[in-house]
Amino acid sequence: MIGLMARSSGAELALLLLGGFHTMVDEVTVELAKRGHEGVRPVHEFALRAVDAGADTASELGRRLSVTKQAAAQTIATLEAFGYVNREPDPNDARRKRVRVTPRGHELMTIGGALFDKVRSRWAARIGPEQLETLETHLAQLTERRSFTAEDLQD
Amino acid sequence: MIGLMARSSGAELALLLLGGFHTMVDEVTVELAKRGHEGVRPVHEFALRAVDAGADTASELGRRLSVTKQAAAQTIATLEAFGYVNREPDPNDARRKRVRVTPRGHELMTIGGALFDKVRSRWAARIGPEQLETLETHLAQLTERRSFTAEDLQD
DNA sequence: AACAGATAGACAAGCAACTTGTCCAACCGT
DNA sequence: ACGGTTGGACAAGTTGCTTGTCTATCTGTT
Repeated sequence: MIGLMARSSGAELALLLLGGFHTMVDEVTVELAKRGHEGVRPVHEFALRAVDAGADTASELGRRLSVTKQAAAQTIATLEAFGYVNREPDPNDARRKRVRVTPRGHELMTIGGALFDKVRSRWAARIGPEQLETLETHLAQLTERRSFTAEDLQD
Repeated sequence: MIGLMARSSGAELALLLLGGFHTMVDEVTVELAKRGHEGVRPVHEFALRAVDAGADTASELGRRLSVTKQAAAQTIATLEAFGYVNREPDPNDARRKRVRVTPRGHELMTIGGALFDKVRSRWAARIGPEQLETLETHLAQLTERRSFTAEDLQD
């Protein structure tokens, strides 16, 4: 059966990883919309988190997310239009625009984080907290040289 | 430190999953290009596998990948242009076009599968074969009601 | 046999999130 | 003062999806 010959446990693993990701983000996205944050997509959530974690220029965000600085700038523009960040000139470097997370952006991250944590808690209840931590540890080991990309966060 | 307040272990888990996925597919995509399969993106590989596993119409592929039948049809058109599938009328249902994987498509899946398996083997060597199987079992449990989507396979 | 509803697919247009290309201003090291 | 690098703006293009609309075909019912 030629179909079976094409089976690949490696390809199936890739799909399991992707499925896991989308199981989480789809639920969070739907729920965020219900909580007054319509139109938020995974790339917004994760870009916002990266900004808040220190990637506060378009160039830096691009590096952090492994996309071009133009793509990062576009995401920042969208976040600004939504009211989640604002931009202001860097007093020490006139080339730069500093990106700041607004209170509304913090609200988004707080609600979003709680939603992600809720999904994670259900997963911990399902397979055991220690098993989940082991899964996370393993994934961290296996991906440790990779930065995450917004391109990967495509809806 | 407000940055730390926004930390979410659930959001970090989502990124670990995505990072794992892209660690695998990026390496496979690069290597496939070296082996004469340029321009192949993850959506192509996984759509081809779904066709080969039985989703041999655009409507069926759309269901299998959780995208619209139009999106599936566009992917099939791309696969056909690349020479990985061909389409022919269904003798029993004039509405339908049956999608067949070509020998070149089988070659892509064979090479791609081996590449995915190679990455998986390295991961097994890294964390232990039984640990990897446990990780896979857990992910399968946690995502079992979800079908994987080509939208998720965005490059 | 006729008909209504469902399904498959084609086509067009639009959207989101990226890319490349180009350009200019500002900074830094020599 | 100058050359190289960096940050960002802008435009245009690409990819992979979406929605909307339409037609042909199939199926079940009457």
